[in-house]
Amino acid sequence: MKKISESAVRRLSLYLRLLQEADAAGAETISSGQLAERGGTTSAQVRKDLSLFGSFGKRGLGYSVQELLGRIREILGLQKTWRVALVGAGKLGSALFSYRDFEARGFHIRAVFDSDPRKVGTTWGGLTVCADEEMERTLADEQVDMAILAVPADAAQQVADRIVAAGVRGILNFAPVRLKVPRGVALKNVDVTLELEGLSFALNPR
Amino acid sequence: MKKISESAVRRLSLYLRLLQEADAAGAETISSGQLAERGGTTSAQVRKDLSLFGSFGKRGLGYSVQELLGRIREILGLQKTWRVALVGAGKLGSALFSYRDFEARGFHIRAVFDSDPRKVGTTWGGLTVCADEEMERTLADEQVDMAILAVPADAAQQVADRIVAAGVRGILNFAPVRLKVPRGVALKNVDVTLELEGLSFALNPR
DNA sequence: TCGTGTGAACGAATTCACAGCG
DNA sequence: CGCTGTGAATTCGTTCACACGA
Repeated sequence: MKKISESAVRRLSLYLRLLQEADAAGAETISSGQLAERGGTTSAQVRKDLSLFGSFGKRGLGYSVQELLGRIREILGLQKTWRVALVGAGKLGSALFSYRDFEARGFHIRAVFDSDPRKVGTTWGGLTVCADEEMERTLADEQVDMAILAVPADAAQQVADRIVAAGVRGILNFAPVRLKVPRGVALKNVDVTLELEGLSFALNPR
Repeated sequence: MKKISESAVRRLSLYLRLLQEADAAGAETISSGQLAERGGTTSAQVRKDLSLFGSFGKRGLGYSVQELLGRIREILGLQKTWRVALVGAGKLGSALFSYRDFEARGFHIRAVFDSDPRKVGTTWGGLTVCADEEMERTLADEQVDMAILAVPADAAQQVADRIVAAGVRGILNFAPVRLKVPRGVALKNVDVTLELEGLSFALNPR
């Protein structure tokens, strides 16, 4: 199979959201041009992206919203419910936990961990915050697929090593560090400072 | 001047962080190879990135950590203190507000807004949460340069329009929508669902 | 000698442009 | 006619490889 660029995957995710909106608005069918306009790309880009995975459209007509929704879900692996752990129950962890949109999209939080004894044992929406030490066992028991890391920068690599050793294959890292993970482990970073600095660069007169 | 790619700017941000770490560890000098290794790129990439802005290194020696720190700060526009507004005082807004690392890096939060009357008037670390309606005035009074949008998806575009009209030139958007902003306004998006879907794609057997 | 700075080569991603089908 | 699907052309970003200076 062809190599799929990361940006193509991001755009597919975006198309998925646009399709859901179109669906909610009652659209039966949508063209690459419409998707492009709403997504801030070009129609050629949309068609190229989709053609990496097959021919889903009808010439002269566009794409069936329903069918394309299904296809993209399939491509992205969103039919299954992913089992997610949240590591770090601080302010950010709490904000992420209560962002219930994840659930709606098939990312089910099965466990929350924290190293602070005062947080351990408290209940978050039906889930008990586990101690650090139970991480390995719980990750295995719950068959966690991916983890969201919302821990301080200086703990992030250690935690990452442990969850990878426990069999977790995907990490979404919010700590401002560049984690080292073995090949075969998928890693995404969300780095707010970096984004702000990007804005700074853009606004900086040059 | 040459065109600078977004990825180059992201890497500069990253180098900046690596340099701060090297500095904290007492390094006087650093080579492109060392930066590359710690940043997960190649030495050629590091040199190309830096050479977009000048010749900062010494052949046979590497770069002076101090000097390069200064240069990159200058390039990214981080000498000045940026005036930032936080729009949306929910869980996420609160998490972002209390992430005091921003201050340390020159992003100073001057105002917090929320539409919930129960939040308006409460004090956050010496800052009073302002009502929605005061946004225009306060943004101008405080000469806000950039805004962090942590509002629900369905409010995001409206809010964006208002803050742009009020003269804000940069937006960091956390809502899962593709905002339309006029040319000349810098926009960055943080979209957690999209990142999770990226992980889903990567982990999905194909 | 070592590591930078950079043109040249390469590869990846986007855009063009059009044939073909509904 | 309208819109897809796709090779070809182009643009953009990365990697190579080496001359040069400290």
